[in-house]
Amino acid sequence: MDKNARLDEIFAYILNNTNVENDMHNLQEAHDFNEIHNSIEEKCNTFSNDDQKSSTFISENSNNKRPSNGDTSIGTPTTKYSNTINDKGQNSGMERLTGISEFSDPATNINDFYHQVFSNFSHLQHLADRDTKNISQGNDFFQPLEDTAQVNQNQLVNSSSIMQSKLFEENILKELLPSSPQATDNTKNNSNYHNHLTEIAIESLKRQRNQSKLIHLDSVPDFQDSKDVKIWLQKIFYPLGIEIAIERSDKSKITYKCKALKKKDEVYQNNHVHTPVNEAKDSGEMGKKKRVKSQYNTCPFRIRASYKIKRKKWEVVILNNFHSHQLKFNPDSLNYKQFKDTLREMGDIETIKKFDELEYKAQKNLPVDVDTIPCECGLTEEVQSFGVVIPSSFNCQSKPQNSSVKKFAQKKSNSENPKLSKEVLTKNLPISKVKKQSSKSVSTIHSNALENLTRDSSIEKESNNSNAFEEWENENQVLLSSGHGTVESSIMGLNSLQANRSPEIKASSMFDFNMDINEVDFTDLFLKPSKKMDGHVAKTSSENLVEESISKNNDITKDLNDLKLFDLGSNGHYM
Amino acid sequence: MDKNARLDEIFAYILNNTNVENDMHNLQEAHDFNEIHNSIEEKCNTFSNDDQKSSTFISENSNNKRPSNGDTSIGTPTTKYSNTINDKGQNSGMERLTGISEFSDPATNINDFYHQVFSNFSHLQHLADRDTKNISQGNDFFQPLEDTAQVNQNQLVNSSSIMQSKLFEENILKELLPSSPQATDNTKNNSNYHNHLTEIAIESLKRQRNQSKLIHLDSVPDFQDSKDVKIWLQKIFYPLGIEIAIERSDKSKITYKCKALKKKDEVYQNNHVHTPVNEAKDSGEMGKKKRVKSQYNTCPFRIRASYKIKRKKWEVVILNNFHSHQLKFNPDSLNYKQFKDTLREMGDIETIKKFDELEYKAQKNLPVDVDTIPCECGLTEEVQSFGVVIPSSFNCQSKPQNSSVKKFAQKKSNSENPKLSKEVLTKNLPISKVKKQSSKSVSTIHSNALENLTRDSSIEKESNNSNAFEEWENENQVLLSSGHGTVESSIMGLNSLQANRSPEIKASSMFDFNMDINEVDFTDLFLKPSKKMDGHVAKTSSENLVEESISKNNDITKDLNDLKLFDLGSNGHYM
DNA sequence: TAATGGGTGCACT
DNA sequence: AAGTGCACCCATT
Ligand SMILES: [Zn+2]
Ligand SMILES: [Zn+2]
Repeated sequence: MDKNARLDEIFAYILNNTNVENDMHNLQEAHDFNEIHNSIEEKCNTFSNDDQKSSTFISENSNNKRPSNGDTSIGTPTTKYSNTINDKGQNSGMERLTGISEFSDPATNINDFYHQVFSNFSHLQHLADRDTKNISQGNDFFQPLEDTAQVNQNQLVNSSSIMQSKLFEENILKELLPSSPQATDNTKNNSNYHNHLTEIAIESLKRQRNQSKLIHLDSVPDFQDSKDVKIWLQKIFYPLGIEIAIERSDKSKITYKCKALKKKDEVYQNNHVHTPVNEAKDSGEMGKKKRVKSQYNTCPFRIRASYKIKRKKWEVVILNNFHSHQLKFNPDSLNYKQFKDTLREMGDIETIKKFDELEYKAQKNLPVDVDTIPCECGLTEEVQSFGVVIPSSFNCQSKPQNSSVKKFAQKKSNSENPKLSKEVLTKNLPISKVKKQSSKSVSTIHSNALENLTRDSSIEKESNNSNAFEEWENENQVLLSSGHGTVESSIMGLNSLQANRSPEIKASSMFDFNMDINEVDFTDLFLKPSKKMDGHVAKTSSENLVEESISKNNDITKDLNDLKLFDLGSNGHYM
Repeated sequence: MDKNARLDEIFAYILNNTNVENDMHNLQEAHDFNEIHNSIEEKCNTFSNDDQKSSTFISENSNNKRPSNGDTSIGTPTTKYSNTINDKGQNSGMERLTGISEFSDPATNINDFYHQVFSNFSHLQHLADRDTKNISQGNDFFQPLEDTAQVNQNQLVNSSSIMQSKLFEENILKELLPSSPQATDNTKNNSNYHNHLTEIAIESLKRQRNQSKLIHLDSVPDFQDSKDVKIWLQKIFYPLGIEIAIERSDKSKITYKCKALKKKDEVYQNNHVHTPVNEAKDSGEMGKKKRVKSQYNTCPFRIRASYKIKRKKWEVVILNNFHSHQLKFNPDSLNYKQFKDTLREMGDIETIKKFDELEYKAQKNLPVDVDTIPCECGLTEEVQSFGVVIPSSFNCQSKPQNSSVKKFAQKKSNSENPKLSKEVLTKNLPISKVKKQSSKSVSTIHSNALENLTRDSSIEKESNNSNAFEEWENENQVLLSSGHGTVESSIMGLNSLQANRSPEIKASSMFDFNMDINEVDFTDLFLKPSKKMDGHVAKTSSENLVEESISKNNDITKDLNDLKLFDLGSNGHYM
């Protein structure tokens, strides 16, 4: 449609004006492998000594199977259903997750693995090539392409080589740990890995609030059990003041939502509750009725996790990254207590410490970086933390209350739009030159380094709330000072490995093949003003496009209209 | 209020013009105890020999506890949750159900029990007195009163001494089997008992269709496990063409509903699906949202089972005994297959046979006594089996679709209405004289004999559909001819035992103490025209009141207005 | 677990 | 009609 045509234009422009190779070279020069090896090994040894449970998990698991990379779920019933489900799940659908590891050596642990990997570079290279060849792994055809594409996407937007090193390290790790037969299980070290990815995700989400479109979470660890997905998400969303609950789950698909507020939580409900009017016009086909829900259970926020057989990985997508209520970290919540118990059973001391600090802050009424998220109705409402007013005309059209959840990308619109733009994006656009981008400042660099969100259109926005960000940075600093810094800094060096992959693969796909072009929109470009720049819109590069569209100026709709990226009317998310 | 005042009037009149004692005497003369004893014993021996499974269940159960009277749930997972739940339920709330049986003799079985009871009349008398004194059983204070009250209620309405014998027998059995320490467990014989009550309930429900008010199911067996409630209800409702599903469950409360229709079942959906209009005005307090429901899941039919601590029994109430869809017995349903598997595991051959016959009929497209139940909207629709047209103006006011289910009696209105009428009913009205009532015909007598429904106002309506009833009778005959007749006929004699109870207790309470007076209404008196009588309304006796209000005349609302029992407008069932 | 959306059984809180 | 957390489903493409 019009929208896609515009996107094609934009992407074409971006691709012709960027160059990724310079960054690659920089990364290679920045680190050497001995450094990486030593620091990681040290980190692993540190953790494997301070808790007995990890070895317990090893022995229990290694008898039957090698969990690819997920937390083990033994003895960690997340919910009351978990035992039941484990019995079934592992006999039916979840077998596939563990079946690939039948050949692993039960005696090896994560430390041995690290030794193997980092003391022998050629071995690592072999592992990387394994995916590249994609012969032995039947379904992996697109995996390396996608990984590279995601890297490039982030690179385009965040323009920081240090960030790139982070991302590369993640991609390498993700490839090595979950799928390779040499990988072994070690709860402790898996926790470290998971926690690392967790913090990356948190950082990204914090800077992507109030998005009305899909946000793909990259750097999702591999999970042994589908319940571990929730634990991981809890690690991410509890610190953001969001308590998640499963809305629907499957062997291969889980949908999370905000846990329903109780009546006593009424304080946190946004004031301007919509009076339900004309509920009938909810859906085109009538006859649908709604399950009974309380007025406190209207939040449109959703997380969708689905297991991708091709990648053998869980894909996590955030939908409607805004809330109809205030966000609050509540350490007294029963679910939170259970969550912490689970952490204890898993022996994830790192995360426990982190949440202890969070609890401390919450007790002291210190800010926990939780700000008010406006209702998706788009009616003018202050974002209290920043004093920013959301433009009433943009975020969404005023809509009936019962359609408070944005519809997922629809099949109909998919078929409407032929794959033209997708083809252009994925095949017809060689990315031989990606413009090297300059970093802004140290703190910004750090922020960008943690960037891991893949926007559907691979266009990233810089949402630089110094308030929230500095807070987050401080918090991170605390964590680092309590002994968690080494992993990040050392693993970071891994990105240079990525640079050794064949350039063809890097260039052949800038975009996630699983992405739906129809999910693309630029709505959020204008949702979150920042103090960085004021200015007119320029379409010269993704960098400029993103940064300049972020403006403290409240008259954002004007910029929007200038852009004319798509028809607002025909692309309403609400029906 | 006005309604209750009218009720008081009516009840007072009824009570003053009825006499229960004559019936009592008749019953006493009809049978002698040797007859009872011999036939029951014979019956029991017959069944305990033809299946090995029953003994298996005996041994398994008797080691730990004596199930009061419910089906054992060992190895009978009704749903996928059942195993999980059994583990929990029996450790927590459901302990209450089994705790009372700790002192039972594990060696005795149901046959021994029958021997004890019927070979020694004074012993039986003792058992009856135990409840009467209600000293040893802390919570049983009202139980004998209630039992007597229910008997009287039915007596008033059904006017058949043979029916009374049935009822008495049931009450006696219920007292003996579940609560007395001498009761023993025997799956086979418990099945017999359950099945007997099942058929009673089926019979009653068949004649009480299209009721817009609550229907109390009497003669509910005692259940060992809350899951057994569903099994029992399935025995009742599958033959009626209703597949039930749990809507919500608790330790002490379970709500069942019609299993949602699938899309392929669209044929059975009633045609005039309401177009949802103005869904907003659903409830007085707004802000409620409905869980997503398909258009095929709108049936208002509900069954509410709640465990009464006082009686140590499950109370079963049917709400909205009508459906928004056609009823059809579907032997291919997955749930039905599971149900039958459960029956097999329980060794309930009797029920299995019955359902085999049902399946046979269904295969042959023979009528299975399933008729179309009109939508509760009250719009004119044919009841296909009888060619009866439901008056459009009575059943309910036209209403928005999403309030398709009648609201339960509300607590608020409870407190509004002081207990005046209840006091009148339960204390101030001696029932020294209950009018002896004449029976109509043999077939009718049989029908009445199976009557076990307690209407909320203790006013029974004679709904005499000869079509449905004869069909049912024939079906019953088939069942009896396949070896199920003896229990009923022999146990019937037990009613004379009931007559030996102290008259004071019988007289002191005509009404169920657990009943909510606010649940009372007479709506259904006029819902089901019958061919029995045509005529004007008379208020001279309960008998006349009931019978004369049943009219084939479609102009029922006229009679209703003459009666002026309550304000139609202020007592709408739908909001 | 093809991908992806949604209904609903049913017990927990 | 407690509301809802969660999972077993089904439907469509
Ligand atoms: Zn929310
Ligand atoms: Zn129904």
